Amino acid sequence: MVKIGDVAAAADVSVATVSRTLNNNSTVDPALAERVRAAAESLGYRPNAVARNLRRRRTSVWALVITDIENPFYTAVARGVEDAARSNGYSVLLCNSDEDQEREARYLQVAAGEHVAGLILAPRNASTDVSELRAAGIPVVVVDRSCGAELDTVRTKSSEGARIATEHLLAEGWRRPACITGPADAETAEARHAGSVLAVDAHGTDDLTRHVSYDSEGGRAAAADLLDSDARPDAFFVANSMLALGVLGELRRRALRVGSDVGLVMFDDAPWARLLDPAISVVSQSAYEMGGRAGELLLDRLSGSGPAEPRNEYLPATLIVRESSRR
Amino acid sequence: MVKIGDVAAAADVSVATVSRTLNNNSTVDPALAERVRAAAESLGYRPNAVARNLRRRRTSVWALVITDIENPFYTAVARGVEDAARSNGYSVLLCNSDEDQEREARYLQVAAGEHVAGLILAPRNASTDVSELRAAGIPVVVVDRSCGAELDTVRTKSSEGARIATEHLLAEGWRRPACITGPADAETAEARHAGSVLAVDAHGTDDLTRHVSYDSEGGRAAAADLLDSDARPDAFFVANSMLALGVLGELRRRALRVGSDVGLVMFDDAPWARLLDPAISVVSQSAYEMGGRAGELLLDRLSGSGPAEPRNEYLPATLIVRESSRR
DNA sequence: TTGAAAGCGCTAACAC
DNA sequence: GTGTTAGCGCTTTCAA
Repeated sequence: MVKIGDVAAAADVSVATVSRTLNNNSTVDPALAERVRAAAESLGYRPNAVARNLRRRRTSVWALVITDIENPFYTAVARGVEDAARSNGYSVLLCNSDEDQEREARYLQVAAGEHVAGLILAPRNASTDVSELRAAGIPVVVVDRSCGAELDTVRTKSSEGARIATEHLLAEGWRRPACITGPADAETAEARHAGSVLAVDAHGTDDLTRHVSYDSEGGRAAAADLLDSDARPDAFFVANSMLALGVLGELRRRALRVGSDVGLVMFDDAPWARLLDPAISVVSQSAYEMGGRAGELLLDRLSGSGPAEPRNEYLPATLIVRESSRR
Repeated sequence: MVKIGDVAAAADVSVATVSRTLNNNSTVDPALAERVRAAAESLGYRPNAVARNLRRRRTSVWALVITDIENPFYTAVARGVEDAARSNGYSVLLCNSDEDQEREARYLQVAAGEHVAGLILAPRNASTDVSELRAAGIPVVVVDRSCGAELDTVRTKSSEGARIATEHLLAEGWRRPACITGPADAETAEARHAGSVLAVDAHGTDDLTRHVSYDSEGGRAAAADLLDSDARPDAFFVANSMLALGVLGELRRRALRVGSDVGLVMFDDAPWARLLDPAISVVSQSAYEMGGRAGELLLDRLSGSGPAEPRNEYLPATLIVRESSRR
């Protein structure tokens, strides 16, 4: 391994000069700078980022803590974050918490220990503890859900999206829409439930809700349970695309045709939604943009710009009516 | 920030003893160890991983360089890698190259500079240069595609999968299957093309192939082009699920029904494949397992176990016949 | 403008 | 079994 001293010797200057030129800091004599660059080049010198990080007491990596990269929503968020990071010289550490409080806590510790420059977090719930990060001076921005602490947050207008979707179902003439949503203590799950209930209440129909884990098996089980119950729904508002995968599978198994036998709207405009026949009506949220925006907020904190008080932003949720919600 | 010296002072021992107990290295007197732990706990001590990394001259992070985390295949690979990493005390740095040679090279440099413990790479093509990593003693394992260098590699039997899928199409009575695949210089694209051609040649029909970028727009364009051409195909073998999204969209736009008007098999068992009506026949590959296996190979290198020569492994590609390929 | 030198916080010889 | 101490490779005062 060739180190800074080797370059200095080859260029016949001090290590300080090498450091300065390579970081194009203060003014270095152009002639010397040229010698340094040539020496570095010919020796194949690569600065050791670990040493630099230690000395500078900061790194150029962000940690991204989400529940599951296989959830297409978070996949897009991650891509948005990564693009923002890369174009500003940062790399991103990917952490899947799997909605597991303990694993999430461990990742937060790792992030603190690694002295990441910043952290973007989709917290398990409001009880997620980021105090250690804060104490270490590591800025954190929250996405998708919110966190107890006073932090920059960017979310989708989940409740509103759910309300509009359910109202739409009702307006189309479906009489008994059910809400299939995530765990009651997951903020998005509850917000979408609340929005849906708002519409249902206004309409004077029953609240048919199932809270299940945010995956396709959860969706399948909820759909089966609802369809076998006495209070059988005739339409579904499904709180995300993974749940919908299970719901649609179960409907298909029962030969129930969406858009005629039952109505359906799901949250998240998955790429396959318009491919199904009938095409699935969705509430679309801007996942990639959410990641990008979180990156921007983080950059603001990193550069010290931005307001003192935490920013709380909402991205729109847009109903896209296709066929599955029509009668 | 509380550091190791503070803990040592509080426990009235030397920093060496603190280090030893916290790394449960050599034997430390249980009583002292207890004092150290108590002190560390009460001071809220968190070891500085950066300092440790510098001193140990190795880190506990892996870099994962793929083309695009939004490609569901790589999403699953990433999850497999992350799980393997986490359960062995490593974190993973996520790098999207977007099939861009230059961006890939930059990420390899970052990985080298950060002194990652190891790297898992889906290379742009065989010309990807990992010599700097090798020189730095960083083990790299290659996934999905291969790399010029002599490296551990884990791939899917792409060619065989493609051949079987195309043979199946032919056996079902489709007369003119076309192959829609990725860029000619992407190894998987070429392997799947080659496999498909093998079947087509044996059957004595024309080779109808389109090389396009590995995304849904590429698939859409290729399908449109083929359907408008003089040599109109009556079936499609599509080399991955992102391409298939575009192909299926185009078919739908033209009101062409899969499984009756045209036959179709796609590579990758996307979660939505069985939801379409008719359900899509697929060649399934084990993406999650590929990531996990890559992790295992990397761990072997890291621990020095494993054979001296590079391992070259293939995971099976399995045809799952559903409805889209039937007449 | 340049160089000497003091650390960043930790681990691992080495000595006791 | 425990402590002292010399670095890991770099950046950054501080002097010159």
